[in-house]
Amino acid sequence: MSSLQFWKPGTSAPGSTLDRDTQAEGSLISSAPSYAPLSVQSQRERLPIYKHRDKILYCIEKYPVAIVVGQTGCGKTTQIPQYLYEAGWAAEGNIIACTQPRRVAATSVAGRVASEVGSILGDEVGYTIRFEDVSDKERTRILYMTDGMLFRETLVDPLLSRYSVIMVDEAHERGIYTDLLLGLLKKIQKKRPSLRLVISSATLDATSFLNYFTSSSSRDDAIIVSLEGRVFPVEVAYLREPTADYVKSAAMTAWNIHLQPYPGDILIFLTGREEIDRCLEELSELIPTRPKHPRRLIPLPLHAGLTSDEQLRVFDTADRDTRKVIIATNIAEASVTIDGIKYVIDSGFVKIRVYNPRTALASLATVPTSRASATQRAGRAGRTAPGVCYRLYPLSAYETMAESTPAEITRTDMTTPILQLKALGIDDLMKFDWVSSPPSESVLRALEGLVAAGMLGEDGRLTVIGAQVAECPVELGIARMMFKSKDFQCGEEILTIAAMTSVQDVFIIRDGAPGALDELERRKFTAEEGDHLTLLNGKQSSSVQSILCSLSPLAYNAFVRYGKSLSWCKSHALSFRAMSRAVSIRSQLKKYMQRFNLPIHSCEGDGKRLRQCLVSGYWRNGARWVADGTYRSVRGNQTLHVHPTSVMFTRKPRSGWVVFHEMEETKKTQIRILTEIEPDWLLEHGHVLVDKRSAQS
DNA sequence: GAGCACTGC
Repeated sequence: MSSLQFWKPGTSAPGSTLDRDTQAEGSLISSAPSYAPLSVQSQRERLPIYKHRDKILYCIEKYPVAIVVGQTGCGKTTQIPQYLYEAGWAAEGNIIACTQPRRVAATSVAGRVASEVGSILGDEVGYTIRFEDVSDKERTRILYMTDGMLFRETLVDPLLSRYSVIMVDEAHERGIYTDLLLGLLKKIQKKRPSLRLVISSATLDATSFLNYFTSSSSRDDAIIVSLEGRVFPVEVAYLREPTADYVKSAAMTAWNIHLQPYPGDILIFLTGREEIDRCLEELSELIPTRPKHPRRLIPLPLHAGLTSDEQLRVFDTADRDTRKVIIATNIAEASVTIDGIKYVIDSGFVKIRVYNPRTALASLATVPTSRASATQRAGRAGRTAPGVCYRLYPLSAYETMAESTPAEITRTDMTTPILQLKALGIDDLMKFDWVSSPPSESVLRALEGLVAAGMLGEDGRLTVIGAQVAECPVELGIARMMFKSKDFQCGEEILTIAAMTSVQDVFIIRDGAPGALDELERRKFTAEEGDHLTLLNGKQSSSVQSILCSLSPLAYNAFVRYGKSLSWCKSHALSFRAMSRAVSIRSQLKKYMQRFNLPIHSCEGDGKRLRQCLVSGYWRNGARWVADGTYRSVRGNQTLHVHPTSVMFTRKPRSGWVVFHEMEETKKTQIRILTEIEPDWLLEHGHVLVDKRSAQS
């Protein structure tokens, strides 16, 4: 059956039939919406948000917390800080801050606002993200920054005293740093009542933020300021019956839209690369069936695994007689905004990372989206003109969806965040006023791990090393290696490994035949001892052997030696973006080591010392090889499978033992980035946790 | 013998 029937709620008629054979009947709900052509409104005063200007300013003046509700694109991010600036909130050296969950948002918005204000970026208007501070200590009045960056600033200035107003944008996304920041800001405001908070959120979550910021005794703590809805309406249609294969249905729906005589690009939401590839195949089977169709359909994949060049293709303006259909992951829901999308096709599913504190396992689960997320996806069709969203599920399924996606803090490892809170002097975590509490199991487990690692004493108070590690922007185990590298004289190499394990998607393996070549490139750098290090017999190199970090065939040192070049990366299946980022991270971490007076020596090719140092960070991640080629975890005796990208995938460790960087549950429990070790080291360089257990047995 | 949602410091 090739027919997909959609209907629009609120109409008694069954709506339209999206059928490749019967589309000529033309009752498609997307047919010719009538709207006036847009005139370009460049004047700020003519933005829809402008008429709310006085109301916004009044509420911020009168209420400690203003929760601003407005759809993406209404101008709140660019305009509200400017209104505040004009109203004098940045007088006397004060700064108006606006936090963003993503780096791109912080940089691009700052650029736009700087030009609206008529200033050079980095002067009156600036931004701060990791590795980039484009602001002026004296002159910057409006500062855009990532929320993680402002959270970190509280370690240095606990009252955030430079700021008169802090606007937390996209708070409804509920990223972990947004949540942590909101908790801190509520606390700061008690000590510094003059600080004003603006929380920007989507409709559904506004009341939960209002409740969070409202005390039982007062109604004047917080207020919701509602800005007008979106500029362009988006019609929503649901499938009448559930579909067994939403990938195929998505392709068919896109094709049926394409057969309509109306222009506009299409955006499809699927969950991952595999589905995107399959959807591309389904579409390519449909495309030749109408070779003489006046308009050409151009399918474009969009997911984080693509190179930036490939990602940028979705922004190419299509020719007049073509139509783009962008097949994307959740990256297009908020991170990447494409104008000109008129039709959205929503599978209704998303992949999210879930953390199980009991087993310390992270897994990727495909789950139904939330209603808030479905609304956000639909909104992507109405950015520049009215649009239509086809949901590949029935209205009844929509009604069973959760209102919003659970906050990240409820499904993530809390070890690092809790160490940071401890460093801020927040000792009683059970009393901390969370926007959403992390599961108590997750807090307890984090505390236990921090005590075992020597970051907290048995009394739960921060140790000297704990205070220093809290400042380092790396995972706990990696930080521990950095500190222990003093004993093993291998700081140089540990820095590289710390940087390389902090970046993802170092390797770019293409689809099909080229992918096999990429694999070959990757294998060229294989190291005997495993993924973390490869000893390279370099003749001309000043040290006899150079360390290569081989998540892959990409070696950090080789990258540096070949002039950090893009073409070198391309020919070795490496991501230039990821490698360049590793270079930045390494230099940042180096500064931390210098500040803590940690020597940065090279182990001069002594892989044993280096691997012992690795054990001091990965002491909880030991595993033993068993005859069927799998491993058993030291903790929990779980069956572990080696990830296919590991150089240990094909070989047995001589000692029979490894440590690994991370463990993730897919269809099986897999371990990534492993290195062979001697089992004794786990006892010697591991920690109290291991010692205690062996003492008991 | 086989796999990769997305951010952030």
